[in-house]
Amino acid sequence: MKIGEAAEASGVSAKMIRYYESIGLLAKAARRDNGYRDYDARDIHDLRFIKRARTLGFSVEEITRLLGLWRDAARPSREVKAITAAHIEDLEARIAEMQGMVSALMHLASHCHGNDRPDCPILDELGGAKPPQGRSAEAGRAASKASRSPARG
Amino acid sequence: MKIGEAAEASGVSAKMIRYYESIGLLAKAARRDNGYRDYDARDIHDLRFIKRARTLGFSVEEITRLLGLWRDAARPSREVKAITAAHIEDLEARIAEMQGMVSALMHLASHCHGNDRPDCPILDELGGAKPPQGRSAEAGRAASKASRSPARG
DNA sequence: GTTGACCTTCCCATGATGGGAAGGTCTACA
DNA sequence: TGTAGACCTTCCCATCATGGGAAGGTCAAC
Repeated sequence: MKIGEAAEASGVSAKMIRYYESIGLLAKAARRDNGYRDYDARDIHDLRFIKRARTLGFSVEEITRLLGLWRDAARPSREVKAITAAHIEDLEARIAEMQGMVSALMHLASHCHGNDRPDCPILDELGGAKPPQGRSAEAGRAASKASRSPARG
Repeated sequence: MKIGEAAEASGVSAKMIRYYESIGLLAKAARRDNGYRDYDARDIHDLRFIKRARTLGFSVEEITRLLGLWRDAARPSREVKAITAAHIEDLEARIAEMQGMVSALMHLASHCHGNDRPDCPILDELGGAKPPQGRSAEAGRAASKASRSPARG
């Protein structure tokens, strides 16, 4: 199988297949005489594994470990579960952070008339105006990494 | 005010202040005779505005527009609200996506014993096994060539 | 006159992905 | 036999916001 067919069969783009190979997530593909990469059923399996794991939000680094465990017949399922639990925790933290943003934004937006006039509590908040009453700045201080979700492109 | 003080006063790192200037989000800072950037109260205001907007998850591109509206006394609040609404929608879409991942992962994890044994529904799912019926010998088979991957750790 | 805390610009890295150029290879078809 | 075009190859660039760090200038305190 050439890379285009492997891409088709796995749902992973040819570009990404080469990338995964380059970073060592995927074993180096066999080569034909003409230099083209050649894939077999096992490679397709790995690509599908990677694809599914990416869809579940696992990072490439986590997938490297999961794939290693998958190949290890003597793996303790404990390790798989630990990786998954950590990932869930990470997702939940990011969800909570974003939900804090949404709450704050909805609150502000609900008080903005959204008409021709310039007065707007959203800008008031951003500009640091004294808020009318209860401060609503609890949106979560770390905008740091709340934004990275994989399958969104 | 020098850049370090401006950073302190605004919560935006000196590195990011220079970056915001370089991409045009922030006006070019005044310079002292020695070449150092010099900031006044207005600059600090803008930096704080940016900081708050980042905390609410707005992208730099959105902040550019918000800051422009803030400076425009004749702005229609409609525009501010529209930017905010679009941002909320984006956040909600990402939250929903991640929540889907969490649901799937929790479901899988709840069926994983997490012990010394190798059988694990999480890997079964990633490996593409038929979900809850028989075939558990199938998954372990590939471990025969466990050492193929260069990626370790 | 040295130390050390600043400041400057410039380059590099991140993570996962896509775009695209320049050039090689193979197949189908006139 | 020639050629079109659908593939493949490698290499470089861009994203988005952020930090790290090098090499070198400036200034105040001791």
